[in-house]
Amino acid sequence: MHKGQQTKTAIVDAALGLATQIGLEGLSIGALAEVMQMSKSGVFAHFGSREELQISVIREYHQRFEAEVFEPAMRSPRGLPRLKALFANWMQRTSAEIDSGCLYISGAAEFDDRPGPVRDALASSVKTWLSAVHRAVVKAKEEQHLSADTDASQMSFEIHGLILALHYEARFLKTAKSLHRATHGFEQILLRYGAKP
Amino acid sequence: MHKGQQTKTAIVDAALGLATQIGLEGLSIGALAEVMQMSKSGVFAHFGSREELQISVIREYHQRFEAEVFEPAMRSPRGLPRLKALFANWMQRTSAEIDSGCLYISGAAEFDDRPGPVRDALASSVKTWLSAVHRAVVKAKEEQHLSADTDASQMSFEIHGLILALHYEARFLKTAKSLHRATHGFEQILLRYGAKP
DNA sequence: TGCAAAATAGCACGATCGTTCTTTTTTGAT
DNA sequence: ATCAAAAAAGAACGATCGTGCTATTTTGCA
Repeated sequence: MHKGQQTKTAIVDAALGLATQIGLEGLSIGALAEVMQMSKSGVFAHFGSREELQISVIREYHQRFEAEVFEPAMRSPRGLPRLKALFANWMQRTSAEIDSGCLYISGAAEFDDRPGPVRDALASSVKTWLSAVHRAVVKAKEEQHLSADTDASQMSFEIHGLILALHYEARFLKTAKSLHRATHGFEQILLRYGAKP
Repeated sequence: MHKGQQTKTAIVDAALGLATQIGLEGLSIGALAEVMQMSKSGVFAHFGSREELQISVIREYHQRFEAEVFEPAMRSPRGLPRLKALFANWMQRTSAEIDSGCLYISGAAEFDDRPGPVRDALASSVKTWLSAVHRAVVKAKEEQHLSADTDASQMSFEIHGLILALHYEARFLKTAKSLHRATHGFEQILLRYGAKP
């Protein structure tokens, strides 16, 4: 591996740290160079544009998200156990992000009407993840772990809402017991869609 | 009313329009001056600082939110009807904000770890609103429109999640049927907490 | 150990930012 | 109509932004 690649990896790592705290829009090459103890142009040269830097950060986040949330859950048996594992991992990561910030949430707010490749990369990553959740619900239904009239899209939507409320209330409002609220909400959803307890 | 006050009102109005689109952080005095066809210093003089401008925008948003969502719902009879009216108005406004943007959501993402008076103003407004929702749930329970073991905080949390998911999926992901998902989710929540249909 | 290539630094650019200070214009009460 | 006060404009400031261009340093293969 060439030196350049190592450096680029280190830069993206630092950039991800900055972006989760201050947002993708707040991420500046100057500040990043200072953190890296490099020159602005030295950092810049690895990406060619700020947009490309932002996209690299999104890709890195996506990769970590998959490794931390998606992949471990795939080792649970198909159906309800896997769906539970997905949610548990998702919630655990969201909890950790109460301190660090979640790029999928802050990014959505920043780019929700700013068309372009950054928004596209962000939306694509999020959609990949949400459709994985949706797929897990469908599988759980197929395995008859959920009632036959389960609306998978509806259930996914409600689960997504719990995660968003957890992030909002815990990170921004610092409301206590938010974690418990999300956990309990998920259990209620499972019951409503016919999961046996 | 003096000229200065009229102008300030007009500026705050324009600023709110800008802020809901590009965020409170993206709101710049230069861009605002251009929209207003005024000089930068002319705009600036009304506020004395950018922070004060941002806070003025938040206050205006708060006022409109109350007038549009809270106050009309207060004319519904106490208890379940009022809770339903609150949610209906909230959702209607959120739907409108799929085009314009919601300051309470974008602002939370921007200021979730940026302490200061702007964050304080934002959090204070949001808490005022969320506690109004919570109060409505408590009243509905007192009126025995909801089952006696209703956890009002839990129910409020879940309702908040529906709104957040609606905003996220409709505005950022442009997912179809999000409005229906939120509506249906609310009905399910009502059923689960023992409301008679 | 040389030497081309890759990586990084240095410097400058135009633009925009929030803010301050001074000057001009406009207002509204006498 | 007069005139002080209020409102708006104008110009400049230091800072920071992304980016381009040109050196300089560092790397890794021959």
